[in-house]
Amino acid sequence: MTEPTAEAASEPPLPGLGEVVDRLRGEVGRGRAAAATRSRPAAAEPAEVDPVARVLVELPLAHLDRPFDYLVPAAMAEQAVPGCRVKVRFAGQDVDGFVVARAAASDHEGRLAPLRRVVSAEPVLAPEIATLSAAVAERYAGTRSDVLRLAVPPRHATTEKEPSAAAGETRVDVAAARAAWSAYDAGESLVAHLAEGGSPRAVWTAQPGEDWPAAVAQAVAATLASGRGALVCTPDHKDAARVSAALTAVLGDGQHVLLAAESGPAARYRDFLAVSRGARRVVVGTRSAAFAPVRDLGLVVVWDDGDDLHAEPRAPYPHTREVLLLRAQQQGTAALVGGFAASVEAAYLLRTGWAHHVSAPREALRRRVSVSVAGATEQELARDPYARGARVPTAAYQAIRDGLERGPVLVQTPRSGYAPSLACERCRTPARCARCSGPLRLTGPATPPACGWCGEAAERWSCPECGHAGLRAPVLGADRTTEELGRTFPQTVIVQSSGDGVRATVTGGREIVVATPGAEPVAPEGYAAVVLLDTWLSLARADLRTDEEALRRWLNAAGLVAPGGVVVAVGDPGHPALQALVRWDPLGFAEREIGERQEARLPPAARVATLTGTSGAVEEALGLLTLPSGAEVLGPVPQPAGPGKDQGPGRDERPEWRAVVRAPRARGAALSAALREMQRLRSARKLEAVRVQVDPAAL
DNA sequence: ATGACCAATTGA
DNA sequence: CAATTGGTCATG
Repeated sequence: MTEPTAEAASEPPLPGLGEVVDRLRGEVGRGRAAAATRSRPAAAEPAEVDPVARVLVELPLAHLDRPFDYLVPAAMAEQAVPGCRVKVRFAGQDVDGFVVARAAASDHEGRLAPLRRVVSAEPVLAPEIATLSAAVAERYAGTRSDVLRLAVPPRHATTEKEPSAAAGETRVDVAAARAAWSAYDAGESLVAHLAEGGSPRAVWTAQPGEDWPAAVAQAVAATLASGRGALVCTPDHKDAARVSAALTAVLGDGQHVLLAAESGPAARYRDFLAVSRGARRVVVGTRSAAFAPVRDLGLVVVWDDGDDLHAEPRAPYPHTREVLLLRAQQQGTAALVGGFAASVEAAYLLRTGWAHHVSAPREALRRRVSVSVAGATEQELARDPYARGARVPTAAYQAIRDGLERGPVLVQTPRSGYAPSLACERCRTPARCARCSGPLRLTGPATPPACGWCGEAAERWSCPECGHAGLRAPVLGADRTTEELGRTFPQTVIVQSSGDGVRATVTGGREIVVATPGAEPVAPEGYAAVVLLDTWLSLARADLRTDEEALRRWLNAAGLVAPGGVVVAVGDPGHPALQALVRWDPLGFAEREIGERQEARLPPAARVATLTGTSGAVEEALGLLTLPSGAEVLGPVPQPAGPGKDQGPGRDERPEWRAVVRAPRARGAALSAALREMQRLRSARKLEAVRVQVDPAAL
């Protein structure tokens, strides 16, 4: 292999052609000097074989988002391999790019400019990732260069010089892999199919108490047995670390990498290279791992795809599940969409027949967990508003007390803090900060109310509506729950995991663990009981996914129960989401939601996109948009001022407006294409930017 | 983005 | 009539 040094790459090589040498030196050294020599020297001697490099140039402009051809100087012939990083001259500037292909000739009419420099011969953009990035950009109406920024980690030159140690041999026990899935209908056949080199596609609803990282690791092992690699994406680092530990347990040391931004740039690039060079064939990680160039990919797994951490916050805002499904489609791999809950999108995969359902038989579920709801129904509350009763009803206390006889007990509470929102005691008007109108809250039992946005203490608050000076706390947070339970169970250790104090695991002793959704620690043998408080609060948000999201959070907490354990939810037993929890029927609930999404014409029954920007820019963008048939525009409407921002004077940030466009599911690709075309037009005309989000996480 | 080019508009 | 401004186009 040739040394990938940049110096060698830019060395002017040419025999005899003084002019050319001068020009190259000039460009390398001072840039302008060559302009003096007006004679048109031919570019540096081109490579003998495939002298044309097709380069994806890294530009933020939508209308330039396509490959451009460059001449490969003979001196760079060996290094300018497909997938490598290069610097090229584009419109008078030096810009970065990736070589996507080498070719014998170009379709371009004019003269080709030479590559300026091969940054490194390391092929960091695998062909299948180049293809994937195109599909992702298309689907999300964004640019490939934005997608590539997500897909290829920043270079770390020192790390690149080190070789990647090859993984040792691993022996896979296919029988053990099958056994890990034997609790599920179609589970063993899924694993057998993977081990034989097949590409099954499944939506997997995990049974309560499932050691899902172990099951995932076994599915990966089965895939390895067929000589193929695998890729697992989890919502957060905590889950990725669990899967990583399970992979080590099943495959042995050094068979996989955990790709995570948390590990820092050097380690991240080292692990990426280990994958890209084929030294590791199994990857687990969060969002960005979905683009990892695993060799001979055989299986993609996404865990808990309903978690909005899977939604990338950077343009073009792709969702891990969609990236992995596109990839499975393009590369013909197996796909596993797993979770305790089932997203509506996952239910759609089953409805269209794209995937099969892998689930435990109803009987087994009933034996495994007992779920009940404590609380008054909405009807009862309507008749008697005081029927709400205690925040922690007797049945829930009993579940905690009985649970503590057998092991740890998990108490999920939807909000962190102490009293995260306050209202007028008399007229129930939400209490707001006098200075910035942020929400008031309490941070502890003996602190004055303070603003959640600007922190200003509100010592003498009085209601702007009715003049009353008393406050009440309609919502209580994890701190307050911990305090209350401490009084009720004075002899018991209480651990809290929420906000910035998240714990990954607990010891498994007889303690109470208070946690906010997503921050639940894992207990080694599972929790004896799981109690879900204030379920009404999770259902109170005004969002399309409110019920789906609430159920997902409950199932994820309830899923941590030990086999044979007890789950008690405090809330309205008549609510469909709680009924789905009691029946442990995530898929049934998701299927029901499909119907509602169809009626409301919302994703995934429709494709929806938002256009955000200044009022004028959004209007203008809509004017340039050629909608496909059956599509419609809603809005634009002004966006409410965001939290956290200080509303100090002298700020000239113009308010943002947002329009929503939507099209029937079948016209989704056409809608994305229309939006992309609009962005191309806008960028060519240098118009003010408008942010386009296709199927945004929240509406 | 940057730069080139052309056409319409403005000012003396 | 020249200078300026604005829109369009190409960038390899």
